[in-house]
Amino acid sequence: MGNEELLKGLIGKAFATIGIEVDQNTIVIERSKDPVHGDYATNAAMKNSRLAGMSPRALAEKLLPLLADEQVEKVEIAGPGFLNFFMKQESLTSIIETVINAGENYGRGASKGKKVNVEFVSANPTGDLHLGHTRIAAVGDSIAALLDFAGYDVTREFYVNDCGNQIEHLGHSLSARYKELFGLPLELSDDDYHGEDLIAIAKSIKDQFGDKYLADNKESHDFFIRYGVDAELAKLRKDLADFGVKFDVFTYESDIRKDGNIEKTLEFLKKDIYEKDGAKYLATSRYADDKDRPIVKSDGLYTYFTPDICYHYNKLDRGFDLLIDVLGADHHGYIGRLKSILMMKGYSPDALDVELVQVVRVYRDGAEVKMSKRTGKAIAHRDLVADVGKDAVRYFFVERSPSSHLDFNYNLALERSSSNPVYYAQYAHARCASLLSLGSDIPLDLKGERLGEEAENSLLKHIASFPGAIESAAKERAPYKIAGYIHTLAERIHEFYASSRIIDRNDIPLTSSRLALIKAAEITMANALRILGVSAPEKM
RNA sequence: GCGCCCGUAGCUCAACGGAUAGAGCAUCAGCCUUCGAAGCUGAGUGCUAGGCGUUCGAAUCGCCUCGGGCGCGCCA
Repeated sequence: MGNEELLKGLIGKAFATIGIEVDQNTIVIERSKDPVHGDYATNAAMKNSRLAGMSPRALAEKLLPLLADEQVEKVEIAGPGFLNFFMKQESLTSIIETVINAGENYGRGASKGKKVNVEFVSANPTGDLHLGHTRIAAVGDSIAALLDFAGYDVTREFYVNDCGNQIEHLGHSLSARYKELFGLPLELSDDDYHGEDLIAIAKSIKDQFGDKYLADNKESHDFFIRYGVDAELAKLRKDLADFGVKFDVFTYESDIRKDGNIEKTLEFLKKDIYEKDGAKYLATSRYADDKDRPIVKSDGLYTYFTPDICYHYNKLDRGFDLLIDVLGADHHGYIGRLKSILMMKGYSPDALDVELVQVVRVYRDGAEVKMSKRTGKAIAHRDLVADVGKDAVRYFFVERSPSSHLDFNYNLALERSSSNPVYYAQYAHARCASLLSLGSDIPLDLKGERLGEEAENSLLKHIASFPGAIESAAKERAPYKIAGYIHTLAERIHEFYASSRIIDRNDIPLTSSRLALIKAAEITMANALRILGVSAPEKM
């Protein structure tokens, strides 16, 4: 049991003793920023003063004598009614053994017994990823990793839009490029894809199949679509894999549409469907939307939304307790209708969580960069990752709350100094590894018996707060909080390093204690970086 | 017009309703004969857009005003 749980229990019992019912989950323990305020503090006396019918300080006075524990050195009342806890040294150092024994599982939450589906990126397989996708990929993968680490059973999913107009254009463009290889004139309409990447794909078709698909018939038509989607999707998967993002499941829209699924779904929804002007509308405004949405156009075709209904039902039918969609912020108008269809199926609207990710702007040499110099088009995901490296992009793209705009500083990301937070954190890890290697002949003192200086305790407390940081970041689906945690951890490691000599051959017991602390810090840093998909190097 | 997000230091952003509102960038001044200076220490900047409420206590919650971004299609 960590100190924070211990104190919660203690406070809960103290309230019970003086006859006040307080839900233990509402008791908040925070780590004091200023050592004058002890190691931990709670505002419980202030929060419950009205319930108790006395002033915050008076309530604190009553609780104070009930808060004795062998782990607690002393408790003080301060300010408007804070209770400040000063812990015994052993209660702080005991975290070292916990961390080292748990290793890469330190911070992992107990199984929640809940299945979560995180769907993200789902880029159309018609071209390359752009920076909006990059941020969604970084955020989505980190949310998935965070929830996994917090104890959820997580599935990462990519929805492949392999139907519709843009896919027809892809097939047609690929066919045109293929014909071009046989000396026929290139016939591309304005809506077709003019990118030259299709030429390479066309070549591979020619090499494999010769002139088999030159005739304009259904077989050729279907072939080019199929082949094009597969080839484009393979490129997307490669780019994402290079970015450290792997999906567990790819679901194809064409499969969702099979076997009359859409018709069955519309039948299921018929009480909320009505006709207007020859089109069919779904009455989402009866649930959580501000207006009704067309699902069948007057020409008989489905709108984009219609297969999406089936797709979300498909996810629910697979037994997920929670669906998370990570979408671009311009999709916020979409949330209401999605929650509505969940409600129509009898689910809580909270069974779907839509995380919106704002756009990215790239700055270089102080000016915004809109286009890639090389291609003249929007900067591609692949180029950015190649230029500044996976680690920097992954870190910077989740560093801020996804709901706020992100300004990506090209120059900063390339910098190898403390001003670059990625290097700052990775360097802290490498420093730990280096120290442990230098002192590899010295046994670690898991009890940390010689520790107690301010920089040591400050680091110990931050390490001990890691499981709590995971839990709350997971609850908020906020990987950017892990970035914040990492930064502080790096800071505490560097401060510790600077404040005392870790390896002292003249005092082996002290060195043993300090190296054990360094080991615990290294483990914690690696575990935190892993959630963001950033590597934890031994050497740099 | 309606809806969503937002307004905090010169810039980019933090801050479960809590103590003196914090980080990074940029600026300035120190610290390497010793474990990695890719580091550390110190300096300064704020009517938290504005107003009125709610309460022990508000950047945070509610209402209003102002200012920005986005969405509001028988597009996807």
